[in-house]
Amino acid sequence: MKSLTRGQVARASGVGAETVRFYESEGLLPPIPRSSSGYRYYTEDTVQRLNFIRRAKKLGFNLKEIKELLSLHDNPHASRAAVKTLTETKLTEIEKRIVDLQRMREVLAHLAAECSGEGPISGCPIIQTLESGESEE
Amino acid sequence: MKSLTRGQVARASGVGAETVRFYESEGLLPPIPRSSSGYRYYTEDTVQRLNFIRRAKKLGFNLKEIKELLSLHDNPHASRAAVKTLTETKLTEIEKRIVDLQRMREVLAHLAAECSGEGPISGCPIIQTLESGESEE
DNA sequence: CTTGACCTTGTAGTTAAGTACAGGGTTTAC
DNA sequence: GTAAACCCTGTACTTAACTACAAGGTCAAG
Repeated sequence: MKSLTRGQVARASGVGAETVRFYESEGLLPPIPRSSSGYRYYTEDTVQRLNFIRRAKKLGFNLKEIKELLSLHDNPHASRAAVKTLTETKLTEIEKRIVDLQRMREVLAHLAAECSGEGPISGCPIIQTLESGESEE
Repeated sequence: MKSLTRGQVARASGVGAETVRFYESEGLLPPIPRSSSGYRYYTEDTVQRLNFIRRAKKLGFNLKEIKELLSLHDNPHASRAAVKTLTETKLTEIEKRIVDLQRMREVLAHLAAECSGEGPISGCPIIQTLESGESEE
């Protein structure tokens, strides 16, 4: 099987070469075989694993969660339910973040609409709202 | 005018006492008058300013941006337009974050729906997607 | 006049996910 | 046979916004 250096797996999977080492130190990669001079020799498997990590990151999983996903992936006795639970938990979290941001968006849009953008700072409705907290709960 | 200690302004505005000192070091608070023994003596103005900061944070502004808002607030010659611009920029940024999160939500919801949650890990559609990146651009 | 709560300063640690060296060894291409 | 490009390790730095000391000084209550 063709073996790859760290820089090569990095390029092949679109992550930084130092990041590969970082992931290894965080336990996201299994021990990598070494040459007699200490060089790590990766296989295509690591490229796949780095792609897995990259895709999971894009879905909002953090490295701790990705580590869990990977260990489920690696364990043939793991249950599909565990994967589904992680996914649903992340979904719920993302939805909460969306709600929070939507709340901010509404207030910001309201403020931007309220402010003419003309005239001096005194009387600016945005500043006034920040000063006195109209919509405070 | 009644003067307040650091702990008192902190409690009155709902931020931590150390945070008050941190904000001062970051330039979000003006120089605070001191007693002869070195104690800072705050006034109600600082409570207002801390509330301003807290409210701006709730709208998604970071401290650097809040510092800009405060310096506009403090400058009688500042223009309302500058405040509006900061607000609109933040609005745009929040909207982008919402879009990004919505994309994640859609994929996660799709994956969660696709996975029965039953059976072994092999063949789990969530894991398979992470492995092979169905929806990669 | 003592005790305890508070204040002062400076500094260091926290979290997340990298990123950037320095100082050395190895491999590859010419 | 040498120079460039790469790899090794360990460590420190990065960003944001705090948070947590430690060692000492002060203030208010009783």
